[in-house]
Amino acid sequence: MTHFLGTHQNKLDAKGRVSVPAAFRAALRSLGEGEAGGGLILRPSHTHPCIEAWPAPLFQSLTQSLDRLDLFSEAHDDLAAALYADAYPVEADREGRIVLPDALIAHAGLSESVVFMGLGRIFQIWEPEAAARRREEARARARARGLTLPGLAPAPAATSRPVAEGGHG
Amino acid sequence: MTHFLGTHQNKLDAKGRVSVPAAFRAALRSLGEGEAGGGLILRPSHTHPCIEAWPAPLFQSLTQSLDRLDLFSEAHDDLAAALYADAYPVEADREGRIVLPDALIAHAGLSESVVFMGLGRIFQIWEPEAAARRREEARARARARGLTLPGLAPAPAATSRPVAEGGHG
DNA sequence: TGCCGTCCCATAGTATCCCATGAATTCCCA
DNA sequence: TGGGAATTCATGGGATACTATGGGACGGCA
Repeated sequence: MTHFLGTHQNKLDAKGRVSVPAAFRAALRSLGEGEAGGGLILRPSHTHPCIEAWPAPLFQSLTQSLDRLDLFSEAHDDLAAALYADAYPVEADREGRIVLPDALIAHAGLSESVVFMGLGRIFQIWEPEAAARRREEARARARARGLTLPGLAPAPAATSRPVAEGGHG
Repeated sequence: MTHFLGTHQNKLDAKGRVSVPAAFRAALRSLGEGEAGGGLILRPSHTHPCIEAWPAPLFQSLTQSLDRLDLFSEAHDDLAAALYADAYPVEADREGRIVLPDALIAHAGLSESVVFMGLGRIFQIWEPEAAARRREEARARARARGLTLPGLAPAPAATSRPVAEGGHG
């Protein structure tokens, strides 16, 4: 799997650890076969009460574009602050768990259970109920947006042949 | 067969497994000869109480446009959450069975028996009675609409045969 | 020296793989 | 064209591997 898919719920223990879902671990491994693949960059989402998790390689490619900016420009300054200042690199232990920084736990309002929400190239970590609300909202907004993806209209004209059972043709 | 046709009923066992109908398995194989072909993406239908099953290659082509979107845009956020967060990749075991995630079983209200409904390029998984109702409804609406398919307009007499069903309750 | 963070080990529960069986279908040959 | 044999399909169950989670030990820093 090259993408983070699905929603998975795990428990945050007293030490602030959570198991990264096995499916996500597999995706991470496939992203970077070396050691960087296991790495993650955690940062607070700017738009939602949740933690954004970036695979290290993807985050690096993101910052490369930033590195091309003039070091003394305002643009660089702002972007750098927005991107780096709140970012925490984490690494999974041998059991595949990561430790969530307190600041991020607070930002996402996490308690005992947390859910990992796959968003394709990245994933997010949510408080379970907030995550459910968010999915609901995203669905509504995506629909309002007109589902601007080619082919997303489910099940087109194929219904013209509803049943073809026991064909003796 | 390159399309999913017909309606097939199989049993969901205690472990949450179902056999994918052999005809659908053949279609899947022909879609992607490599490894991706055997893969399926399951997601809850947003419009019906059923599970939508997408062949992995088709789902990928669907998401390619999404992957080109700016990761920080609202559009990406909403669409990614709507598309990916409820999507579960599954792979058939050597007997051709897949495991349905609990969340999707709940969404579709599945119990002992499930129905696979071919919709051409994708298929759906239904609770049997709900599936029957759905076919009924689709049939009625299609008829009301005059079964107008683009390109099918100059309909010869043959198309007037709307349904050839072997009725079983 | 005490506290905190990290690493490592242990375990229960669960999911995955694999083999086995009955039934139905298809194919082949008479 | 009919009968028989070999496949294929759908389903059940057991063994194995893995995941998730808890707790303890070690080392670093204050």
